[in-house]
Amino acid sequence: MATRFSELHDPHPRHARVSACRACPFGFDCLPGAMDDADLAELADVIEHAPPAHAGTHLFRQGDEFQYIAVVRLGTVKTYSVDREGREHTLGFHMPGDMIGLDAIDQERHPCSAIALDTVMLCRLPFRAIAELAARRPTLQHKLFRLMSRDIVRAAQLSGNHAAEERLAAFLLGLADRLGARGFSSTRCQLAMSRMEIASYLRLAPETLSRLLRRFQAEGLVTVEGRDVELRERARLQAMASPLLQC
Amino acid sequence: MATRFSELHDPHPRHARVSACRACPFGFDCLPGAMDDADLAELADVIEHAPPAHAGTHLFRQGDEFQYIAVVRLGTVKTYSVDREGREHTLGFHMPGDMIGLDAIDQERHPCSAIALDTVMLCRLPFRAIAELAARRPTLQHKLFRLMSRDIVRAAQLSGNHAAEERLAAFLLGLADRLGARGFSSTRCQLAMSRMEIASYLRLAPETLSRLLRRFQAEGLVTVEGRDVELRERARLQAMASPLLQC
DNA sequence: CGGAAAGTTGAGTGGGATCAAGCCGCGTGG
DNA sequence: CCACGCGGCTTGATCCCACTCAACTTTCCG
Repeated sequence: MATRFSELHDPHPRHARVSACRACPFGFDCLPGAMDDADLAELADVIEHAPPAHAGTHLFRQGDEFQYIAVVRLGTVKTYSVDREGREHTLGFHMPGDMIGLDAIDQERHPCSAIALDTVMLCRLPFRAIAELAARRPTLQHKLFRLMSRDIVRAAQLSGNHAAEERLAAFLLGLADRLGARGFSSTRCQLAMSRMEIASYLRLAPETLSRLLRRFQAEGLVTVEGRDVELRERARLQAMASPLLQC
Repeated sequence: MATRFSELHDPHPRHARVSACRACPFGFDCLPGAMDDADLAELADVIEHAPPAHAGTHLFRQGDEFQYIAVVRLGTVKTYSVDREGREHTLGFHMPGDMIGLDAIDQERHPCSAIALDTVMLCRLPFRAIAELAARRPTLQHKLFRLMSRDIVRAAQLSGNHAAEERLAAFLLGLADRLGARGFSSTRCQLAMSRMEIASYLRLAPETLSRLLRRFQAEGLVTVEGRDVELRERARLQAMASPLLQC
């Protein structure tokens, strides 16, 4: 049976990696090897463990003062912004190991809101403390630079001019790969987000997404049943998504 | 007569700001006040001044090894990526003071190419040296974090689901504001980029862009003649672009 | 159960793409 | 000097993908 990835606990009970805090089964953003034990020991002093947030709870809101970088420990977080017309734009979905809030450094205010899609646990890293620590720890500083750099690339990829089916294929594969990197199945999962949220992320109307998914299923690319998704033909999906890659 | 912004020289001959190098009339990305003289003195030791590049010259190419962050000193640079279908996606236009290459930190390869749209002068900042310097200079480190954060926000704004006319209005205003911040006219300019490049940036067909510009002109919003653009009704343009703001 | 929200499906529309000429500025060479 | 060609840009005609509107079904929760 499909597993709702956001409800799973540590998939690596036996080979737990060194991580930012004992409760995090993953390193920051799943980048391996860039953080050493000494960094982690010092990080432990400034990390705050936020209480669990249940689905629908805001972790921060657009316009809030920026104080913390957050690392998802458990669950799935959606970031989104609301424009002046009141339309919501989904910016991303974040799973354990992902950092959120890096976009708030410049203005010292969050340019987007973050909401828990299911039960979410977070670490909060006070930015001042992290920056100060990064100055003393080159590996940590470099890690932060890399994470921010990565966010730039990701946002740029999303902003490209690609057909709906290309974006959907890339989304499904990206999701699966990220799950795979976290030790879950990279072919089957249960989505934490609604159709509307996916549609908004992909710049599609919900109806269009529904039809696209149906077509993908008819073509044997995926099996979709509600929020359960199974990738059946990775190769063909990759072929569809390829225009989006090598950006 | 309209002034081609990219061919202008220092617009602040009398009140030249402290800047990263004597030849740069602007600080990094025009962020004021975040760099002190001591930082600049140390920066001067690692900065390399690249020879002028004329229009059409590549400053780096997608896939190139990442070594330098570049700061535009003069002229206009376009960054773009080519996907596997061979389609070109314009990522941004960069003018004096702008930093390029921050997206290459993560993979240590440039995810995009950069090309001079006219005569371009660059500073190159060896990333290793800058990172090392940033560790000793909190204001520099913070500046780098802010610049990267800003790039994330910008890319995210571009990736939003907005109508063509909203994106065009935002583009024109953004361009004008950036020129204004650099001391040029914020109502009249001569574009350094072609229609095709603008269209690619805005995810439009060149034909659609042409028609849109024509419509804007018919409505009295702008005056367009070839590459000369004049903003005539800032307020209405802002109203059109507003859905895109407050992201 | 019942009501509301989410999701799907169908019909029709429209915004922007595509295809195809034509125009214009400009450099080149006869 | 003009003829020519080329590329950038515009304009027109047509097409199609994705949106909108509307109805229906399913799921979720109280």
